[in-house]
Amino acid sequence: MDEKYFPKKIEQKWQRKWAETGAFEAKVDLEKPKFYQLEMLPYPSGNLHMGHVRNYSAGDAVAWFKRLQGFNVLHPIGWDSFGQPAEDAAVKRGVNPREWTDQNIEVMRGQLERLGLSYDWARQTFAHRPGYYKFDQWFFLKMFEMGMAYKRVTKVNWCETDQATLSNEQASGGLCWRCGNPVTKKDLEQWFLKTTAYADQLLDDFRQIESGWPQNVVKRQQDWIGRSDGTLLDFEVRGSGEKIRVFTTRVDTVYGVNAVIVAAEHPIVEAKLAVMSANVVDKIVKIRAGNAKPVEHEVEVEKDGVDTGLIAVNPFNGEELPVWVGNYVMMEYGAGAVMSVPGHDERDHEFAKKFGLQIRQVIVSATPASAAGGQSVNGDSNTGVESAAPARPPGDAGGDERAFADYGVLTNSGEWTGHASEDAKQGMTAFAADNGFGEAATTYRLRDWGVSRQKFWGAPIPIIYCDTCGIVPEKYENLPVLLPDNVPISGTGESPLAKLPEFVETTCPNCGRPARRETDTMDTFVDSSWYFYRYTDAANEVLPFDSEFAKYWLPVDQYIGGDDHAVMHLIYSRFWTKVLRDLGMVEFSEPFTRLLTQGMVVGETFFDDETGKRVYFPSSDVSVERDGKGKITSAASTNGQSLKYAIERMSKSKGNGVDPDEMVEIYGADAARLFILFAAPIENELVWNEAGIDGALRFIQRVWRLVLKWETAMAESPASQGGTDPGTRSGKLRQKTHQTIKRVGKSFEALQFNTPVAALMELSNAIGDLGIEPAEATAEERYAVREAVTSLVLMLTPYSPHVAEELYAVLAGNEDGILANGARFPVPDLDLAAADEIEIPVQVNGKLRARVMAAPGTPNAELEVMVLANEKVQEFTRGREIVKVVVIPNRLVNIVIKI
RNA sequence: GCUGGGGUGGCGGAAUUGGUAGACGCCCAGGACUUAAAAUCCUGUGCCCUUAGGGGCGUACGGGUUCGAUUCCCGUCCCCAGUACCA
Repeated sequence: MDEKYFPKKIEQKWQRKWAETGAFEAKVDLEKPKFYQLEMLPYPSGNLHMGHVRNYSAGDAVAWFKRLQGFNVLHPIGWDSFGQPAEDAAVKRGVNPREWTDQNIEVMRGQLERLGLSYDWARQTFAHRPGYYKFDQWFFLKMFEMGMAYKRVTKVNWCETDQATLSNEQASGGLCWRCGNPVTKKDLEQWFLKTTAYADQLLDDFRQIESGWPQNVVKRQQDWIGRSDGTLLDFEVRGSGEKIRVFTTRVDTVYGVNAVIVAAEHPIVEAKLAVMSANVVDKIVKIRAGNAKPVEHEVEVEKDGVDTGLIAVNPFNGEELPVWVGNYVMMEYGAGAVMSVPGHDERDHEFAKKFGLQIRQVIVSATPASAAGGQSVNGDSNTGVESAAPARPPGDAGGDERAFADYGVLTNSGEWTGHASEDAKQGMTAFAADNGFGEAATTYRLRDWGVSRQKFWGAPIPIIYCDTCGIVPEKYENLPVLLPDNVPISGTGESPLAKLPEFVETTCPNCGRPARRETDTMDTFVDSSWYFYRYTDAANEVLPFDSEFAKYWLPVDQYIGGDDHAVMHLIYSRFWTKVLRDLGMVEFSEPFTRLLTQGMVVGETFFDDETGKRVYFPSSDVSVERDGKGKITSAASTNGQSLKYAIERMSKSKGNGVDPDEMVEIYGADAARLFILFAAPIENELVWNEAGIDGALRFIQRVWRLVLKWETAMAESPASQGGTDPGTRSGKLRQKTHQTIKRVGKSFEALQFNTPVAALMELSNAIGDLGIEPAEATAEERYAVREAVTSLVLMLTPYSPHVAEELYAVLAGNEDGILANGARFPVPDLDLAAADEIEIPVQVNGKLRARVMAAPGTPNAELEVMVLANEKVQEFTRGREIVKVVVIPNRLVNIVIKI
């Protein structure tokens, strides 16, 4: 072997070997357990960024680990290649989106290959190619047949900057997921996929996978779906026979209603505009206008409203109530109207205060002492100190206090007085249903998925409009509806395809008469909702995939990606899978058994204080001062210009990016990958710092030199057992080896990538610490070193596969590496790993005072005697009364003395 | 505001879930090798006191439970993420 480690040379060598032998091409093999490792596929933006490197390094580590454990691993990759950046490039630079995309893919594939990621390239998918989007259309037709795809006019989220429609998920927080700008509402006719049909399943099926998903993602999806169980109630509008239906989760507070508040867009408002005064109408128009404005993030909109003059009747007690329009009531949720209970709802309380409406209390706390503040009180019963607050007089919810929103006991509620909230909710709902003015109901925050996009670079929606037949689906045999190649793209928000008569004009598949094609394309999230199925059967021209392949490979065993997709891609994919199941194409309900969300890679970004321009760091000269926490307190360029700084997601455009190619060029892919996994726990944010990567490279070089040093001696080592006595050098090393194997395996199963590296470094240090020259080593020692080094190299494979292959070839004495030799991940010998003498710390009154050596399993009594006889211990116990001795077997001894 | 997750050396981070806090790495300092440098190797490295042996203090802060608390409980402060009137 070479004296020196040349990353580039061996990385190229093994990359070539893997490609030539098709090392990572997966084949169905019913004899072997399968493992489907998946990472979120990249958008071909033009360059890989460090976030990709982190994501794919982690995925590759899992793939290798499972591969070395004997699993039949499927580890595919593809391109999420439809979407707006290609279209933006077309508008800005006049390039052809398809050519732009294909070029980017070529560049990025090269980058992935140079990282040596073990992908099955034969299964590569491209969302923008007809062979793929044909099946987006195929699925759309299936969903149309199922009634899962439908069209309606509605207010949609509109991003002015991108000139694009957004789904609710993509407009989460009132901001566009791509550009981060506020979103407005716009009336548009749109195709929807009925995600709400699966709302309950999307919630309940978490039971099947919850243990394998980050709780944060589960929580976010649950919140997003937002199921709430409550009651629909009808309030009659006096003198009209019409009813206003409200939704409430707190029907138990119905005796505290002071008004019915409806959305400005509510039909009853529209119907009664004529009978309202000009002032009121004016106000309503203003509120409507306010509702349509973009939502300012983090700014609470002030409550506004107006009394319509209408009177509604509380169906429970016949009380007459004013009907108000309120800007905080949304037409899109529940019934578009609420019963206002200011005593027990924070928003109603605020509204009532502002407009001087009556506030009445109908619920009191079930624990008497806590009623006063109108807030739930966690009385600290341990202290015994209790300030008994005076109970509020019934009927008065108090002036300045907040609403009491907790459950409690009903008061001032007619025959329901004295019931607990929970019981009253059930009873009152049943009562309403029996008397025909209400029913139990469940509402969701989740809305159907709007998939129409007035964009060019996406899959055309395969629908035809015929004056005679109406909406007609394209025939399956006519798929794909091809995306034309030369479309003028203006970027102004209309559908580019509409300007192309040869695309638009067609004939009706039903009656054959002239008809028009749908000119909108599908949301790119459609492509990514099912791509992982396509990988199992990527060349299929008839079906999206053959169910037999899906049955073998799916569900995905481990999925890795960023948590920015927690409520977009990950909800859509789960929805898609449920549709597939109902189509009979798969037999399970959840696509991803385990999910790992890796943290962002961020970098320090600097801005010129005057111009606001970004300054490149660390390559340009920026000097910084840091506080005790390592946070930058001030920064300046070398010419003395002071700089502002921020920590931002790494990217080229932000000037804090590191080019993966450059990094591979300098350090090699193996060191880069090792470092990115070692630097921080995978789920943490990673602040990029060049210094650490040297350490990774140094470690690889140390392992290299270790193999080099022991090469000959190891080749001459006996094939059979070495020593097992940890008292000897060889036995001690063997113990360390097996302890390390145990630790590393365990960590990998738990998806911890940073701690195994530490373990491997310890093992490597242990070999170095032997303090013997290979030439002098006994046969047993040679055996122990060989075992240690071989294990080390194998365990390094998931991080740094090229150098591991190369070193293993040296150890094996042939040209083949790990894969070709059929090597496996080492298995620990637990007997060897167990220590036969352990160090027991001895405490006196909880303070560490001594350590004694003892065999594991030494009886407590024996240990106690031994410890008390210890000279060091006696210094502390001499002349004192020993109260007791606590012995934790194999762990620790604590002597309690009287002071 | 609400919900969730956190707060450990100069830095990234360990710690078998109640049992030796700070593994491993980075940074830094000293030494060896070298004509010199780089590379490599060795040593030190939580803070304070001490000539040494050693001692004291330390896991955001204040309490509590326990023989023993980074870990459990109560309270306070701070940070990060999600969310934005969802009735």
